[in-house]
Amino acid sequence: MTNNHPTIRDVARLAGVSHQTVSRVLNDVEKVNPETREKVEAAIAELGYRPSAIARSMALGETRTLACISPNLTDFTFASIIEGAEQEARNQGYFLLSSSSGDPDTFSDLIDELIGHRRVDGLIVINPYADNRYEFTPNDFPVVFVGAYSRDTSISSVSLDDEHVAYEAVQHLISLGHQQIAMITGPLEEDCTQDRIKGYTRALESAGLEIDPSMIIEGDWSATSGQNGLQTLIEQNRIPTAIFAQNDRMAMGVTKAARDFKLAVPEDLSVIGVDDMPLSSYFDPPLSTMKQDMPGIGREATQILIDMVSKTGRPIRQLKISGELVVRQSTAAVRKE
Amino acid sequence: MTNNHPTIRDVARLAGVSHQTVSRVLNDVEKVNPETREKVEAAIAELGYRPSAIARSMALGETRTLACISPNLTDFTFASIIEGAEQEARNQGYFLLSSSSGDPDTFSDLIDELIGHRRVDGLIVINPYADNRYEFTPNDFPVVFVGAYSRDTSISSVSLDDEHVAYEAVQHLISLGHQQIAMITGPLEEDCTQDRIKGYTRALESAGLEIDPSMIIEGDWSATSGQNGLQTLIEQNRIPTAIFAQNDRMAMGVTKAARDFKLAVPEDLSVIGVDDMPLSSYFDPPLSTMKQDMPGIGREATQILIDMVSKTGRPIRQLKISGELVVRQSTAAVRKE
DNA sequence: ATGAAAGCGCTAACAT
DNA sequence: ATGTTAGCGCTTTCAT
Repeated sequence: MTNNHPTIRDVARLAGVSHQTVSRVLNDVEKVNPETREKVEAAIAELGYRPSAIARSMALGETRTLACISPNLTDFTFASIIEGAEQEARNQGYFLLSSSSGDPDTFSDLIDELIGHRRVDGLIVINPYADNRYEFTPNDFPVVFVGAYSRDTSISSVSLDDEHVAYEAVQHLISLGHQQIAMITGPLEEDCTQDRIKGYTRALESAGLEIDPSMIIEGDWSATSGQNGLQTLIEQNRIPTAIFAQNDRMAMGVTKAARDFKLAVPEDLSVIGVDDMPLSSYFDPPLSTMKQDMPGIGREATQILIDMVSKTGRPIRQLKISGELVVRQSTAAVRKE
Repeated sequence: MTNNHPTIRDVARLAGVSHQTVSRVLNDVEKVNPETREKVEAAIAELGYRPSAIARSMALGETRTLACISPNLTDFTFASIIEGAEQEARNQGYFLLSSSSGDPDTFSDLIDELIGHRRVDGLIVINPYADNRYEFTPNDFPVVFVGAYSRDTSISSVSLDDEHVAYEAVQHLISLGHQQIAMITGPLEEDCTQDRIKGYTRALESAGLEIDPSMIIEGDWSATSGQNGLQTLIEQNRIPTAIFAQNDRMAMGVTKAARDFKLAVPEDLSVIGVDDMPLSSYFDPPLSTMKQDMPGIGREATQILIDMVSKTGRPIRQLKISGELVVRQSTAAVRKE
């Protein structure tokens, strides 16, 4: 980079004022004589002057940049959160640096680069409990967790109300008359998975249905794991009339397995997921699901983070967002036999 | 942010050396006495000192940050490019700031914020020809275009070899005996769309088949537009035996429309797309497609950009990446009547 | 091999 | 209302 950008002093010289006056015009704080302002603005325009963000950061001690660390950038759920966060950040005059970190090692490297070297003012961590990465977040620095709420109330977080979402999904199946309702979960070590299991359990219990542990199959959020899940159930000869998959991808895998085993969806098997992925409605059959407002979650998280960064009080907030039932054609009333 | 981080001078004081010596140790450039180095390193460890990236940027005149502007962050294709770019950037000691810009206005705002205010050293623009945003990129600044190659050879770019990819997709259909091959395109004003049309045309021509303009329907990359596309063809009673959709989403829309109209895929209609989206193989039927290495494209673009940023020569490069045919079950030999 | 001085481009504090 | 001085935390000369 050639470095012949005009500086604030170049502007000052051309306008015949001190560089400080230029700074005042730029930040239009403190009164400045209208005539002087005009001269300065003319000089700015003539030189095409733009203040250096770096120098500003240097003087102010803030970078006006936030970071978001996500397990990856391509998962639609994560990408939607990031997109919402990025929009909100920019609306508030911040930039968002998003990085993916597959494992705890690169995560702690990132923390060092971003926070240790003071490259950003605040941090959003998506899916903090997928591994033990939450242990690596510094606690004297503004951080918001997204995707699972923290049991530790000293940490800000925004998450889906996982228990409630699962409850509603299962409730939907129950209302259709289903009594054998299986579930494909996410990885059992994730809080999100556990909360959805709670919602499932609560829904069954409040309908007076028994919980059959063999109807609960662990998956890993991937379509393949959903496919394997149904296969496992079938091999064990435990065929439910409905399946609650803890996300849409696994629901799609379940549907594929059902096709392979000549089980008709929804006639033989109702399937419901969580997320409302973009192509859910193009699936065969179009997938019933619990829609979540991921960009909204990203925006909320950013809002809270900026509050923490700018206000000295560091207001800790924990937000839970609700989902919304979307009934398509993958769920139907149980067939009376 | 409380600002009581130790500085290079704190370290110097504790180690009993000048702050300059500390700087030397940090950048281990120039010889420094092993004993002194040890003292300094001890002081660094004791204070938990980490150099400020901002101050470093200030002194060096470079931010070690790149930006990537994309129409959105959630589209799998874009997200994959960004993820590849982010990884490559970090491998090379850079950070990547990714922003979405739906329209040319926010695009030029972004350019001003990022480049005008010198927040980044280089820029990647995804899908520069979707609207006229490429007009807003400064030409005295390192930029790489991704997603469509520039006709202007003074601009670096990395893109899919769109013509070749389309050629191969259509060639696959032809090799299955199809002669009525329709196409659902992207927006006609995008170069990428035009190049794929060229590939389609060339494939048909080299097989001695006629081009029927009414078999070419404009879409907008969305699944819905694919669905509408087939519907239009059917309403006009121009039913092809195969369809080349210029991306997977539209191919999925086509498949849905086919279902609605009781056309069996692939028995009545073969469908092929481009991209190989994650769920393509879970679709019913699993979708044949042209797989593209999007993260690879992102990495290449970043590599070229970093070369431009660091080397003074600004080596302009234009790269075209090939796709790979993935045959699943949505394409089959034409039914002899 | 190490130190001292100057400067990167801004803002804040204190003059006037 | 405007100018002067100092300083943010580094690196790059230039001395020693």
